[in-house]
Amino acid sequence: MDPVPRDMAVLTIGIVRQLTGLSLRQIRYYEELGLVSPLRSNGEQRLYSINDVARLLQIKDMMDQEYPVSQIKRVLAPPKKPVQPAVQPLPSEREPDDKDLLRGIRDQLQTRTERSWSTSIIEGQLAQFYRNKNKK
DNA sequence: ATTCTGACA
DNA sequence: TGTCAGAA
Repeated sequence: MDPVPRDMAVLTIGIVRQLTGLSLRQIRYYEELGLVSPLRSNGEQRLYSINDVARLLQIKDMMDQEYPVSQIKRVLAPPKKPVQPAVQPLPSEREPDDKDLLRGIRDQLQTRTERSWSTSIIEGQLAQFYRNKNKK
């Protein structure tokens, strides 16, 4: 299966929390600061893309180093809006395979971030995410 | 069960 | 920033 597009909003704040290690409070706060601009589903539910997660990880590093928000904004490219709602019936046949999705997102995040973090955590949480997503 | 906003013993 | 409330 093709990797999930980096700009496709498919992750809930809960998944992002576990992927980044940031608290829900921090993730929402950074949005208030204009550091990230997740898409909204149903008008209020935040949906993040892989790009957003990578961006959050960079913000996390800088925040931990007590960088002033003004400088973080200056360094990072202006927030890019995620695209396409999570639910999209692609023209073709099958349901994406969890293994592939996990591998794809993990790989994309790794190439996007130089920091070290356990991929096991990611796989576990993403597996949970897609399990509920495709749950019956 | 999850997420959202607003608020502060 | 954590955390709790009240609603969706």
